[in-house]
Amino acid sequence: MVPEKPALEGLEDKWRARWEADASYAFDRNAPRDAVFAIDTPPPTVSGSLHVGHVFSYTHTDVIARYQRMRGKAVLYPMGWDDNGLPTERRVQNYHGVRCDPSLPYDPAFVPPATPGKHPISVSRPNFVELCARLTAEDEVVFERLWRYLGLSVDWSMTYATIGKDAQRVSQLAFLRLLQHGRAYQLEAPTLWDVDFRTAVAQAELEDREMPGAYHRVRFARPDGGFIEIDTTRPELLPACVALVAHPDDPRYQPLFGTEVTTPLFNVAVPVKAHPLADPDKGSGVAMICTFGDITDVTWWRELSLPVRAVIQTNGALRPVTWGSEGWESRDAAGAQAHYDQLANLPAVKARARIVELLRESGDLLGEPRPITHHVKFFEKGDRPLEIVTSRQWFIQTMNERDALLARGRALQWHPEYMRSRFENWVNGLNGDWCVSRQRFFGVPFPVWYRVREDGTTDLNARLVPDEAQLPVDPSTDVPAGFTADQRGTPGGFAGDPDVMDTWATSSLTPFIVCGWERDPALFAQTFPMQLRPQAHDIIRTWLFSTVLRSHLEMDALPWAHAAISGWVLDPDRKKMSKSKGNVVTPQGLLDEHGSDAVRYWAAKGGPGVDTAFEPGQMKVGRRLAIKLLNASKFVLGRTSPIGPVTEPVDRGMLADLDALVLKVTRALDDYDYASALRDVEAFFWTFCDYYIELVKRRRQGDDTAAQSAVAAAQTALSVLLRLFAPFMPFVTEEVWSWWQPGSVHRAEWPVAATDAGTGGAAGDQAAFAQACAITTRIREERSALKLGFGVPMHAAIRLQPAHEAQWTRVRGDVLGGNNVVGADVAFDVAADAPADAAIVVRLTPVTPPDA
RNA sequence: GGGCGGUUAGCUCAGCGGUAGAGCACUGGCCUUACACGCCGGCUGUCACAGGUUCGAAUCCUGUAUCGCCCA
Repeated sequence: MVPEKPALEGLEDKWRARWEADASYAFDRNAPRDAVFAIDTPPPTVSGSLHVGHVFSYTHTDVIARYQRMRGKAVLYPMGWDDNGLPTERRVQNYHGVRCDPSLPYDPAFVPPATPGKHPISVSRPNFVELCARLTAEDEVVFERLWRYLGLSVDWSMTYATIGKDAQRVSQLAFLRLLQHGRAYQLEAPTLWDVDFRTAVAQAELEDREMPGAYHRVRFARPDGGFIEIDTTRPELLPACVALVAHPDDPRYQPLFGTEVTTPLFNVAVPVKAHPLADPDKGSGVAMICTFGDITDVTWWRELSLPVRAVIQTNGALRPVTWGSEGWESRDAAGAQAHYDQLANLPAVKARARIVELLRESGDLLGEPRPITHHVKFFEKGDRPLEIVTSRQWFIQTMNERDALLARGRALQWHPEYMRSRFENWVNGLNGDWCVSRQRFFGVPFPVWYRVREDGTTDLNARLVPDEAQLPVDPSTDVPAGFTADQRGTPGGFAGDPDVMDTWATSSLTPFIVCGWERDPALFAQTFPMQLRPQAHDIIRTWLFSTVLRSHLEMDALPWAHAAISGWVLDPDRKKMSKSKGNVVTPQGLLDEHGSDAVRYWAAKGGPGVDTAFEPGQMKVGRRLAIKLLNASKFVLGRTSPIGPVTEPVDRGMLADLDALVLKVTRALDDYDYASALRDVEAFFWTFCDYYIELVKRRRQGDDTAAQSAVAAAQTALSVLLRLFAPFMPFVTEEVWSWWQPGSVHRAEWPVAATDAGTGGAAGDQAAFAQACAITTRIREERSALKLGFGVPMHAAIRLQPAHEAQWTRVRGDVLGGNNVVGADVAFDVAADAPADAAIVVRLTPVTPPDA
């Protein structure tokens, strides 16, 4: 039933409710494996807010999902929430004004204040985790509502959360398997460390930031009474200096290799070493190696077998040191102590200022510090530069899998192809195994306990692990087999591993979580490996990489066949849209203003990998397109009988064009090129409206066979076009489909060329239709030149090439009728070699002069 | 410093070896019983620059500039 005045308003609410009630997007558990199309949806971080970039990239995935569903695939399209991890902790801290103190006991009566106070309230770890869980649950409701409003065809019954029970089970189980196979190990080692969050971080979470700094030239005493000068940006690490280093080929320092020099202030004897990583052009060409100022220090320390003298503590301040004790030998322990005591317990930046004064007083600082700008490594979520702190952490092997991972990257089909190089860059640049332990609270705990020795110390080599069937466990509350709860932390008892996993250690397992690994073997066999990983390019090094790694290690397989990489949404200044720049538009407001189909239209025009400008103008175009669909459909469906075979050349030509369109669009979507698919469908649709419909609308009013042909052709075309548009504009197409077809357009069969549009339309018909359109354009130009509206009947003098006479005869009626031309004199006297723009000549004269 | 991508109409982009395209914007006209949230016209370009390959280059190759991203 066609409404009198069709409108877009309310379609989102109407159809999302229907789709939910009908379980329109439920995954078919009985589908054979080769009919399954499984999508590894990116779980958005729920503690952040959704922004336009999300709407953009999730639309791309939904287009593919809807297309594959119409192709008859059983589409597994789940949604996940990434609630696990630091962003949530931070949000909870700010939202409630609390902070986690794991030493406190659980307070079952705790209620957070209505508004956060000035000073954070300390709460126990279980209380803190409770608050995290509660807040994320609220956020998830809002996210789901938005996704449904946008029209994502997700099977909401398969939703997961990265802090959820099953994600914890999978994370812990996969970890235990790695542990069994020696692929995960615990090691005391220098680790990248954020001093504010007080946790280890991984290489993938680093970012370089440009910072002001200064080179300080400091002199070290040589045994011969002379000095050697070094430049350093971190003079506060002087007490941690274990050697000097220069390039082996540097003639200036070759004589000193193998000798010892003495540090200023602390009088420590340190060797001068040679190493190719020392840059002769940087500063004086010789550097001090400290444990540890940066990653290069770690390399030097390891490769040159140097001792450790660590001064930076986990909170970023210099730790107290007793000079003269083992490892802290000095030629003047008392003097060293006197200097050092002025630095102990100061944060690095303050210690730097103080030591500069001390060096200046002692005469060991040469000249003044020279300001420079340099790149400093930060935790991507951090506020202060990373330090390197030696601590015991869990690692997953990656370095010895690099070649295998590169091969996996080559086997994966990337869209666009060039994104593969991001992956290869990253793998080639890896400099250590993946550190997966975090000294945080809201995450998946390591399923490990340790025996406590009789002296009360923890024996980290005496690990206790749960049975796989017990998972998930929380070692801070659960008890290992053979122990009782009251033995926790007591001599002869046990202690739980206090750390939680890197959030990527869980996210990297999304294919396992979604496909029911070790939970639902039938589902796993049916769906893993998956078909598609959609994601943005900024997390290739983290999410994509780590997922490939985990699947490689656990399943010896790629987790998916395809990776479709979305670009970013840029603001009009070509900058990435982000909250901090204050240029973010809220998605719900956008959807309310333009309508979901319109916003999806804009999003779908941004092709794979292409950064796309945020452009409301395109959304307005999309909205107009949706309205046009309503109106054109109303018109087509305004006459559905009498109906007969498609016999007329214009009808047959249009359907033959449509046939070609179906082929082209199908090929594009198979190749994940949804943007060009949409462009082609859209272009066809406008031609269909502005030429085809205009040409045949009067013929269609009759009841002869010519009219019946038009009625049939228009309906066929509408049916095909609605289905071609359906993945892009699910609401308006579903609305129109419901006017005249049973079931959902989203469960309808994708059009097949030569079947749906197939009238056997010959090339001759296509040429005839094209000719009719070309002549129509000429007539319209003439009419415009005369400034006379369509309502004024015209007489036409038309000249064509002789070869087009037969064609003209076939389209004559439609061309005249479709242009309100009531009579025509036609001559076929245009030269056969006339250029295209002169091949058709039209002159119009009003049948009734305008003045009369 | 290394890698990747972009540079086409005022704007957003398509085209990627055969006569420069679309939409928006701008502009002139039109009540045409689907749509005035519409329809019909029109204007707009040394395809970043310089070489090269080719009968022919926006398109392929080399280099330069410039913007962005990723990694050091």
